[in-house]
Amino acid sequence: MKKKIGIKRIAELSGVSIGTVDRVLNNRKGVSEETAKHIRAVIKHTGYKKNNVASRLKLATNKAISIAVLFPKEAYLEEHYWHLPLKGINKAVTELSEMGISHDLHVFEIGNSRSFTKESQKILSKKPDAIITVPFFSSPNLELSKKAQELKIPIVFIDTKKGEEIESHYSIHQNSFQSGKVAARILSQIIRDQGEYIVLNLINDINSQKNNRERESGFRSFFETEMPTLQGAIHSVTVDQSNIKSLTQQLKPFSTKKVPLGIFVTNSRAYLLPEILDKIELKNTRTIIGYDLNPGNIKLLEENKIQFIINQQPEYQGYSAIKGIFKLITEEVDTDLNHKIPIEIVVKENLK
Amino acid sequence: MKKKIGIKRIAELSGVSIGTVDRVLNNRKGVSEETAKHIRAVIKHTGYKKNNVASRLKLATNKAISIAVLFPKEAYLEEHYWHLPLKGINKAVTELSEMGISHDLHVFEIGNSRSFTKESQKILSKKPDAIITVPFFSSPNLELSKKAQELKIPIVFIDTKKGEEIESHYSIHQNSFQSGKVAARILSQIIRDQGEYIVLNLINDINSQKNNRERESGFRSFFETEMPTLQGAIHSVTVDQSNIKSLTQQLKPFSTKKVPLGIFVTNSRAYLLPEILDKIELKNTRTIIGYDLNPGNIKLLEENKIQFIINQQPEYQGYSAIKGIFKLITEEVDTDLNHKIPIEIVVKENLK
DNA sequence: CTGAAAGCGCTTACAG
DNA sequence: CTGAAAGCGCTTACAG
Repeated sequence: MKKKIGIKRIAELSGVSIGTVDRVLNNRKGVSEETAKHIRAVIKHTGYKKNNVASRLKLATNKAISIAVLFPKEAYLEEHYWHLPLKGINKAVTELSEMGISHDLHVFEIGNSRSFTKESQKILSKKPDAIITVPFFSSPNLELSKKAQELKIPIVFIDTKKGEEIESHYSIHQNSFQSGKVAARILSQIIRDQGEYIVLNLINDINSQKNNRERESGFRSFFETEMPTLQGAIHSVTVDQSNIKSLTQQLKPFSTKKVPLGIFVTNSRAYLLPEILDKIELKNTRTIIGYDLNPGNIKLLEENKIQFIINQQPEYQGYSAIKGIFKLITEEVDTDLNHKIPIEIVVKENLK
Repeated sequence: MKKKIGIKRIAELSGVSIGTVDRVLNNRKGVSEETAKHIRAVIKHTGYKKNNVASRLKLATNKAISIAVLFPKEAYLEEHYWHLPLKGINKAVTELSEMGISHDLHVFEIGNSRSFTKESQKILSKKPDAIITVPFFSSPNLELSKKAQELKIPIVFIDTKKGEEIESHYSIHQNSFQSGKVAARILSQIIRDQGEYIVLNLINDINSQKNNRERESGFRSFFETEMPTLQGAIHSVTVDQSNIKSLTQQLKPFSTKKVPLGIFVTNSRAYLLPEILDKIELKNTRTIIGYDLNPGNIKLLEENKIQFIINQQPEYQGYSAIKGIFKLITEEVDTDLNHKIPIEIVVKENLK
């Protein structure tokens, strides 16, 4: 292995001081275009690559990379879904702490878009090096994106796809449509043409509905292409999740049919279902597949009352966001920031 | 955030030079027990933690961590399974290259234990900082483990569990028994008590049989506890994988039964099956679950001829081994090196 | 516009 | 057994 060339060697080869080389490398002003061009040529020719460890050693003390995180306030609660991406963020920050990185958490209320806007402004006024948030509110969100862009602050949205098409932001989430296809694949193996399928949309707020719909489209798309004859057997039920009565009523008819039932719950509330099914004495053989490893779903998975969960790996999403931002800032490479999270299938036996 | 205390501050507080602090921190000799004790007390009291970035900056140039990898020679072949852990290793080494780490690959022939021994010796004579290999041959393996231990070289086995119980080695693999249970969970959802189950052990060499057996035990254990009445419906077929004739003969009887068939292939050769089943005109509804995303299995997954694959994430195994070794050497923490790989369930729709 | 020097926190000879 | 100085590769004032 030949000796690694550093900034010193570049300076020698270019006939300038290392200070000047540094200026060119970091696009600082105060170098004549002529020398700059020459130095760039040398850098290119030698294939020089900055040593980030050395670079961060100096910067870690003076200029740690600061990342603002804007999450629902539930992130504070141990057992809550929003705590998980935060956990991943903490893990990545810890791993990179010696390289100089820090974050601070700002929270908003899920039902209150103004709390989001207010915290957004606080964050922007601090001019962090990057922002991680979730795309809950469409217009306050757009606002934040725009301002971040003006200030040249990279912004990463995790968990779900942003509704609006804005450029120059990053996004880490699972492909909802594709995850619906995975659910369909699994249920179709089990139910085949022997029973009925229910797509259950348990809605609560406006924001998540888009996600639900995409999951349902994916689910239906699977049957269209892979088992077109079964389309008549797929029923959609959309109910407010607090309206147990209506849900009960809509499910009742299936219990008289006595056919196997495959139920796809398009959000994280699958754990609401078994109790209701028992109450209406629906005795059909049933397979339930839902999303997210929240305590309710985990419990029912362990009790064999839910059979499959699709996991979005929220912890990994937070982790990836930090790692990706660090790479973006230190190496100017953003490949890790537009990143589809694998669709993980969980049964009782591979729950960790 | 209060100012981070470094070696300099420890030196001040202890009334010694930083050189002496360094000696204590790195357990180098040449410090009187008295001062050492005092310095250790100060270190403990202040909660000082070494800055690895600074440490590696110095060491990266002089003393890169050297890791010897001993793999089957198939690791060179792009499409082969053994290439995957190597890919993960390369990825991790690249990520850590600035911190000073390098590896070199040694290969052996799968059918030839002497080639393994020969390369082991070469590796040991170079005194690498760590070794990564696979536990294929029991006695040459034991030999290597022992010698590495004598030389205080950490050794990490990936892919399968070591047969022998040796202490002071590390192991990164999937829990075979548990993965069998996952396979059983999936097939049992599909076949229920309506059909028959076949556990197919396609054996080739002696080494892998242990793994197969554990997978089968896990599979059977699931039925014992979760669906005890079905145990009569589980059949084991063990055939040399090159003996297609015998395999054909043993499967033939199932085609006359006309019941749904759930087939669990305990190794990576599930791709051999569909063609044979077609040949003997086995028309039963069938579900096949096997291991590993090799090109054959991927192709048949895409063609709907295999339904489920359990992935051992070989790339991630290699990646984890390097990251874990780095952490062990730089931070003296080995938590990442005895590490169970998640049991990943793959269908056509979540193939990446 | 450019250079020389000090410094990031740790490690390594070298001197005593 | 202990200390003072140089150095890892890059960055930052400061001086010119």
